[in-house]
Parts: sequence; C-alpha cells; structure tokens
Amino acid sequence: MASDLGITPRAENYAEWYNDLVKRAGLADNSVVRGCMVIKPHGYAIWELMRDALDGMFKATGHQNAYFPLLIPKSFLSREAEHVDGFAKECAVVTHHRLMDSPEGVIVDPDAKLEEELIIRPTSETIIWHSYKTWIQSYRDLPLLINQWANVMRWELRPRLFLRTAEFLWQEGHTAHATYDEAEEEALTILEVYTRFAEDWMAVPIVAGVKSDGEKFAGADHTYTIEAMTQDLRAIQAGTSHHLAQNFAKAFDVTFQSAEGKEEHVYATSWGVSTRLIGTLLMVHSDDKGLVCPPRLAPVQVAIVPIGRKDDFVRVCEVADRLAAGLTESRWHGLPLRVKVDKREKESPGFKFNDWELKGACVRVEIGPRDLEAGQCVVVRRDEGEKKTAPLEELTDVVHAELSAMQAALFDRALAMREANTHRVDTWDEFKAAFAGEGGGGFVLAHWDGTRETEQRINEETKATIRCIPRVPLAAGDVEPGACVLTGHPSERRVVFAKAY
RNA sequence: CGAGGCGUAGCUCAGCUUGGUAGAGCGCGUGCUUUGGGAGCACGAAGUCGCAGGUUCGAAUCCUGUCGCCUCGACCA
Repeated sequence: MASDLGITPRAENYAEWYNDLVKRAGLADNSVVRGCMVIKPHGYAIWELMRDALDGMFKATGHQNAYFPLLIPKSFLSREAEHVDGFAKECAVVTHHRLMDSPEGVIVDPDAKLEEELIIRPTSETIIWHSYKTWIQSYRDLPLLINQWANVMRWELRPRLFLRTAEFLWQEGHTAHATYDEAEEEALTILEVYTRFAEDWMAVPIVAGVKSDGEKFAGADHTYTIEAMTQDLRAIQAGTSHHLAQNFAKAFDVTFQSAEGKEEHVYATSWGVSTRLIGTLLMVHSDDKGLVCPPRLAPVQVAIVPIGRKDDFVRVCEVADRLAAGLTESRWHGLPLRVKVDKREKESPGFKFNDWELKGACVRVEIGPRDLEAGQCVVVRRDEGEKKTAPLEELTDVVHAELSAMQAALFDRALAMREANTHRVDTWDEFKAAFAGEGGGGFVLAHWDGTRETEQRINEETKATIRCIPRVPLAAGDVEPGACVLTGHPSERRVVFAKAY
C-alpha cells in the first residue's frame, strides 16, 4: 500500500518526489502566475515557527525590526555597479498606475505611464541605504542594527516550490558600523545565528564558510554562507551573510562623523534567509511516506488518533482530550506542545495513520478500547515507525523524551549522510568521476588555485561549483597546502565543491 | 530564449489513429453498514473537451493559428 500514497519514491525520481511531497502534504500550490506559489496553512505554519525562532535570535543579538517599501525607483538599483549587474536581469518593473475598460476587456491606461519606472524589490539594500543616509550622522548613531520581514521578487526562469520561486518570503538584515572590523564581527555573528538555527532547530548539519568571489553577493566585499546537503547529494545554500564594506555607503553617500571629528563612510552588512529554508528542511529529512519535520519546527508535534466505534469512540475521545490537555500544558523547549486529536468520524484509523505520516506529525498516539482497559496507549515516532506502548499517566514524559530523541536522531542521520558522501579528491579524473552523470555527487573537498577562471572551467566541465571555503576545516588535513585539482597550481587549502540547488 | 511533452469533471487520465448522444478511477454529497495500517454497498452532483478560426450534415477527434502549463538546458537565494 505504501506505494499507493501518491508520492513518487525518492529512488525513482527525486524531483518528482519533492513536488508530490509539497502538494500531498498540503504545504503549497502553484499559483496561476508562473513562479509564484500559494503557501497553504500547513506550510505557512512551518514558516511562522521558523520566523518566530529567528526573530527571537535577532532581537537577542540587538536587532530591531522595521519595514521598508516594496517599490524602488529604477535609478536606485544602478547606484552600485556590481549590484545592478547581479539583479537587473530578474526584476519586475512597474510602468503604469491605472487600468481602463476597453472593448477587449481591461487594458493598461496609456495615459497612466509613470515618469520614473519602479521596480519590485529583488532585495532592499538600495532603498534602505537611501534612508540610512538621513538616519546616520554621528558615530553615536552606530551601529545601526535593523532587520525586516518581507517579500521580494526575482523573476526566475525555472521556479521550484520553496526552493526557487519568483516571489518569496524572507528576512533581510541591514546593518551599519563605524569600522570594517565591527561589520566583520556582525557578519560572523549572524553566520553563527544561522548555523545555530539550522543545526539546533532544523536539525540540518551545515558547512559554514566564505563564498569564492565568483559566487559572492552582487555588491558585497565577501559573503558567508551555510550549505547543507540534500538526500540526492546536492548542496543547498540555506542562508547568507554579506560584509558589504563601504560599497553601499559610497554609492548612497552615507557618512558619519567619528569621535575625532573625521567624516567617514560607514561599513555595512546584509544577511538573509528565506522560505527556501522550508525546501531545505524537506529535502534533508522527509521520506517516501511524506513530511518528516524536526520536532522544534513541526506544526503538529503530537497527533492523537482515537480508535473505536459508537460508545467506545466517545469514551476514547474523552481520554484523548484529557491527554491532549496534559500535553499542551506541558512545556518542551519552553513552549506548549502542538497537539491535535483527530476525531474525524468518516476516516478509518489506518487512513489517519497514513495522513499524519504524510503531514509530518512527529509522534502519533493511538488509543483504543483495548488500550483503555490496560491503561496505556500506543506511541509511534515518525522517523522510526515502531509501535511502543506507554502507560497513560506517563504519556507526557514519554512524548517529551521521544521528541528530544527524534530531534537529535534527525540531525545525527543527516550528519552521517553528509559524512558518508563527503570525499577528498586529488586528481582531475577522480574529480570528474565524482560528478559524472545525473544527480548530485556529494561534497568533494579538493584543492583550487583561487582563480575565477579555474572555478569557471570546473563548473563548465562538471556542473559542480565551489560552495564555500569552510571557516572551520572539516578535517585537519584540509588546510594543508596542495596542488589545484584542475591546473596543478599551488593551493593553500581544500574547498567544498558540489552540484547545487 | 533553445529542446521535448501535455491541455477532456476538483485530481490522475482514457477516448482522437478510423468524425456520429462526454467516459473511468480517485475525490465530493446523501444514506446504511463499518473502525487497531488508506473500509464496503447503494444512490447522486459535477464538463464551453485551453482558446479562436477553418473543413464537414455533424468536430474532443481532422487542418491552421494562438495561449497556457510541465520536464530538461543557459541565470539564480
């Protein structure tokens, strides 16, 4: 029966599995506009949990939220040369402000053409730095630590739900500092926040590092990234933190007067994570039965399925409600548990088991008349699928233990998968072989001569790119000098190559 | 923008070759029976066959055009 659940198995077709998963688990739909998605309540619930967790971490590191506008004057984008190069090809442009009736239906009113066209933000550096110019005058105004939760639009040619959509939700932090070193510290603080979030909340092990010049953000001095490995052995960039140096301060003429009375341009950072985190979560943990959600980010942590008919069902439901109340009142990681009692009468228990597995409930509690007699219930963890019994009065403790164990088990399994698929390669033949064929090839740690030309040639011949130069080497030997895998030129250390999403 | 494929019920699709009353499964509604791994039976609602032309007595089916979507490449978080 498992094959008949409407999800293509991963082994058969990974891309199709992902699409089926997103749709069948009720996370999102395609919109009528290509590239846009409808995030459904179950998917949005995951985003809300992510957002709340991250928002708390940003506040704890001294940041405040603000909101900047969706529309940006076209001329702003071109102030920073690299920035415009990076984004010009994927901007939606607003050219008119009115529609009118016509025999063919509603048309754009040609008389309502805008003097200066507006772009829908692909990112907000320019509009924000325009404001910062008036906000910042003295070193006493620094550091300025702002975040915003917003939607942005990048006109993608090949969209995929959550991973790459034309419109997506994200947060973007934009900070200003008096010195290069302070900005550097900020970029690294955020890199650490992202790392902790990915590993502790998402249970996704990541490699944190710095991007090569070829892969850095358009307009950045350098870009930090966290990279995860998906089950099809590709890399996915889950978050980025940019040190912008004085690039935007110069483009928007944002200066401050130092304590010594000197006029200087400020230093900046920007950083973001998006709804792509949901795609990352799915790609790392879920299976052929549906969504597998780390307990700390699961919309439903416990699904209770009452079993029985007529009077039995009523009695069982009463007990289920009482158990649910006990679970909800308890605290796990400081938060009330998210519990659902599934009292639907038309669906059979078997259907509900499959349904909650599809939707990613972490722990399923089954309780029927026979359990009631015995004063126990059946507890099943989503990632294991093994049925265990627990005394009713101990259920809350058992559930807490299972959730904690599952959170850890998901991370451990993902880490084991990454380690099993991380290889060190020293010859060009081995390198090409690692990335031959369809699908991923895992992470390949290889020496690189540091030039953009070599990076490009490697990408053209193997489809693999440099994902990052790890901040902390994965193994001590990775930072010993060697010879570039393609050119043989000297290399200081190994970098991470992979095929990427 | 290049290469393939597909548009028929909410979903997945059959029907098209050879033109002749619009089909199936799932889902949905009602009722009864069921309930420990996707329950059964009965009845029922549901469609401008993507759109526009053309051929024909007659078009889902043949022809022309057009729009949209999906998959794969070039760009990207």
